[in-house]
Amino acid sequence: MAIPKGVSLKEVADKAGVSTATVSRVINSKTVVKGETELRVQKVIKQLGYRPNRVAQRLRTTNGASKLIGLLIPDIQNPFYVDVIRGIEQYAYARNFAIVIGNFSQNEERQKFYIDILKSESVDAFIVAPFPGMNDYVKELVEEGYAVVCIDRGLSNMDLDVVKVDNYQGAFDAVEHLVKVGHRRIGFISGNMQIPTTLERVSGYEAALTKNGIAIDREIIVGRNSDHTSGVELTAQLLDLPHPPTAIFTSNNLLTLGALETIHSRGLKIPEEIAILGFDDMYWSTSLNPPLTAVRQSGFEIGRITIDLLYQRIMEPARPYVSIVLKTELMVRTSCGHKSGKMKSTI
Amino acid sequence: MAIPKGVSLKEVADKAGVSTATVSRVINSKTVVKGETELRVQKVIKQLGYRPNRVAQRLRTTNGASKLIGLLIPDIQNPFYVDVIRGIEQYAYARNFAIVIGNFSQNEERQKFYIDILKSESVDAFIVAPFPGMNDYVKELVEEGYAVVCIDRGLSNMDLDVVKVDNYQGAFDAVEHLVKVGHRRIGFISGNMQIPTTLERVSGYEAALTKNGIAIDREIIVGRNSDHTSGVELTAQLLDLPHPPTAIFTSNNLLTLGALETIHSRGLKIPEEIAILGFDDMYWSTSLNPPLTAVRQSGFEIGRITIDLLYQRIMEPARPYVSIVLKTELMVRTSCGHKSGKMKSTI
DNA sequence: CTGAAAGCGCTTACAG
DNA sequence: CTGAAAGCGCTTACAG
Repeated sequence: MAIPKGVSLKEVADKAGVSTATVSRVINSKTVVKGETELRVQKVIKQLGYRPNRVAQRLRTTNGASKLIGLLIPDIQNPFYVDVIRGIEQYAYARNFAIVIGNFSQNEERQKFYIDILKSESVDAFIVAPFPGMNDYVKELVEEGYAVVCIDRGLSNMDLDVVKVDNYQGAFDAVEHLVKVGHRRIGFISGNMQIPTTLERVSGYEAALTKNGIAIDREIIVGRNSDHTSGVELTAQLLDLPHPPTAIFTSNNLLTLGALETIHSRGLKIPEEIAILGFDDMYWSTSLNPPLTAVRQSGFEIGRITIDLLYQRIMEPARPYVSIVLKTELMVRTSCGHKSGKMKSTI
Repeated sequence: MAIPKGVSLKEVADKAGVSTATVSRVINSKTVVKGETELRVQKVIKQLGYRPNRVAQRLRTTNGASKLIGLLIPDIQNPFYVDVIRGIEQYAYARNFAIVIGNFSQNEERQKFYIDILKSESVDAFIVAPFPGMNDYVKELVEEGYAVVCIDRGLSNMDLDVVKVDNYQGAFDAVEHLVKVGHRRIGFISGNMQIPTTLERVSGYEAALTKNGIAIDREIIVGRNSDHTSGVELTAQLLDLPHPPTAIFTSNNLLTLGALETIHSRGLKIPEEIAILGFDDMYWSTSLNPPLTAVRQSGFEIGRITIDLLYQRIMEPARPYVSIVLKTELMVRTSCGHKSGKMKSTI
């Protein structure tokens, strides 16, 4: 299995009658090269179909020129993260960055494992949705000099560039909608309570209730993991209560899908017998029956902005940290009641 | 942004009082090292927390030791491929391979673009679902010495390791089921007809019809792209026919979701007014209303086997090519009629 | 069983 | 503006 290394810098240099240093210079175009020389080299590069070996470049450079980004995704089965990946990918490759991906399946050990591997791949940046318990580990990354941008949530132990959504407001709007449509007993399936994002959504939920004069009943706020199974089981638990909710607000995609499974398997009618509103919209929310009313956060946009931030961080390592908070959008369809249309969330 | 290169081989060698060659040997454990020496080196490695720099390793070696796999995914929004990715990832990292991913969004140019980038990343293997028109490009990869395994479909111009599913039989079983449940006018939304997988599914569809004495009506076999939008639009087209089908068989996930959108938006009852059966099962097929009857192909399993094949190919480049064809499973739920349970597809 | 040395394909001071 | 040379962190013949 002899994989050809392809045309090398040296071959280009020889053919163009210059030194490798010069060829390198025209490629990286940081230093000035005489127009005539440059043209000649460019021509040879084209002729030979030369493409720099990124591995060699990476080995040689120690700054942000390695052009490799490590992407740590909590759960690739969650359509929201798929959108984030798409956004990141599109804009990363456009900037000549490649992406190494690690899907850690909401598991702390695997997140560590991947970080270590990606380090030995000499990535020069990390994009990570930090898992509870990983605060110190991620902080270390920053201290070691990696560019890192957090998505979906930040770190509890330091400031950092983070791109997220206004979870509080998103949840608030959702619950207000439910109230407006007539519900007063609204269950909440919250997801993993260790994750800041979850807590923000809980706050939004509580605030909306309080504002509308509805008492908070801890019995109908249930949380375990942010996965499909939890959605299935916690919905059953809610429904089995002596005094069950008339509406359920689910804290993410996976939970929503799980909840729907339980609801349908019991033959309950949506929204007449039970209303449902989910955090996270999906491109196929309208393929559900009835179409799902959902809090939309644009993963694609988050991905785009993340690459932007990362790029700026690499270019100017000392720039102050920023936290970008995108607004959510409530997509009103028919799983909660009868109104239809969409309302922007307002802050 | 000075990213620390970490502890180097040299530092380990110095501290252990041996040459770098020896340390390298104990790491790669291909050649014999004296037990005592090995122990000493191991200890220092542990002490210093040494981890080999994979980039340097990659630059140096030219065979299958680069430990990097390029993964070319047609469409990461398709849950089937998400499962494939999960399978690949899990088993790749277990074998100490890292994955660079390129999601080319069913676009030929982007597939080429990614292949080129991944080459310059010195991957030693490619996993690819070849897009129509890419036959020669992929063949070249093989000729250049890369290990490549195809998923979902092979190449038309050469044999190769391929891991796929019995599409003919899967479609056949699906259509037979529809017939058994009472349908005789079954529409087919086929997806991209340039893709061999599509053609196999069309054959299965036609064979089942013919076997059951139903004439093939080209008017209700419609195909364009294998995406959501096509599903939405072609379903409308089918439904608008003077003599519309009573059942629709969709050729993949995305098409199914698109079809559902149209069906629900028209307020049609499933399965009474229109039955639907989809190729590709999803873990949330039971969250649909009614639960979807679907042809299940295990993406996760495909991923697992792919890594296996790749590994063997790297170890023994000259071994004969194999084509692994997995069976599908018809998951009978309630979107087609009243029977319930599941039947294995049989060949 | 082990070491000295070359080299993978680049980039980057250092001279000129 | 350009070249000669060192070196990134490894692995691998070649000797011994």
